[in-house]
Amino acid sequence: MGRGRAPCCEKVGLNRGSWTPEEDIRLITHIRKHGHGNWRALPKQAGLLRCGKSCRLRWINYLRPDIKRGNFSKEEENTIIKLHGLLGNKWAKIASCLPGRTDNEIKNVWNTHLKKRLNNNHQDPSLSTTPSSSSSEAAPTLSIESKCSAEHAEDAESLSAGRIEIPLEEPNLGLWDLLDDASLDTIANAPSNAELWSDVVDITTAEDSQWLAILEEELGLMDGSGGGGGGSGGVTEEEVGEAVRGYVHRIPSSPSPLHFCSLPVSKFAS
DNA sequence: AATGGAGGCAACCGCTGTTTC
DNA sequence: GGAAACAGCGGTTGCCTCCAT
Repeated sequence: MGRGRAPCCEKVGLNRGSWTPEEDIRLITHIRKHGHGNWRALPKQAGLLRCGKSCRLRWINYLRPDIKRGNFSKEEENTIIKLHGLLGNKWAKIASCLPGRTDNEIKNVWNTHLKKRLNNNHQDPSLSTTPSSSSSEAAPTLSIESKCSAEHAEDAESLSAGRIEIPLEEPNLGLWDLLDDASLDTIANAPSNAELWSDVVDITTAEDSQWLAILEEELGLMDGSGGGGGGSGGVTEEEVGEAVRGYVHRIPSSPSPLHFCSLPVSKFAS
């Protein structure tokens, strides 16, 4: 509260703006290997000229393996509308009820699509669950804890009228919490968590390690102590490029289950 | 085909809440 | 108990793409 905080990082000499594919891969590789215990220290450890905040944001909103890309379904949009009616602009809370969606993404969708739609359809009672339909920014009247409890969800007419399916047993433990608290290895070793992910494809561990090796070599991440990595013997330049390109589309979160994560291919065009 | 405007999205900024010393 | 450090959240902005003219 009002304690003048030191800036999260030295702002001089740090990259800003859009992330490059190389930065993305550095970040992914580092988190994959070491997790993200300390965001502040991560950029230095990963060799990134970014502040920890920026790395965290990039990972949370874009690079995380369980991100669900693509358009929001009708059900997801309805869920957002209804939850926003209850929670207000608590994007993180809303996001915790929509596995695979980020608070930033939901916020963007709300501001660009749903708010307008609600304005247009404000007469439609099925979409106006907010107690203050005239001002969507009004503070909610229910407590956060109660909003995500099964008890209140069942009681709330606005929710029961819809088809919101939210894991309610542990309102404060969402998918995000799982990911934040557990190391990637822990996640990888928890088969049940894999069920949370959709659009999962399998590749072999050999492939997994192969492209990782390629990436490391490509980016000069090999420190030598790792045994010099399988080297690119027999791997053509084209194949390396394809591996790097493919990596971003199927970011491995574990040795077995992989999740699609779409990074604009155009970024690799150059 | 070129240009301007609108919309969408990724990223940054500043504040708050929590944890640690 | 207080201060500092850190992570997280929400608001805002700027850039890029698409579409209409």
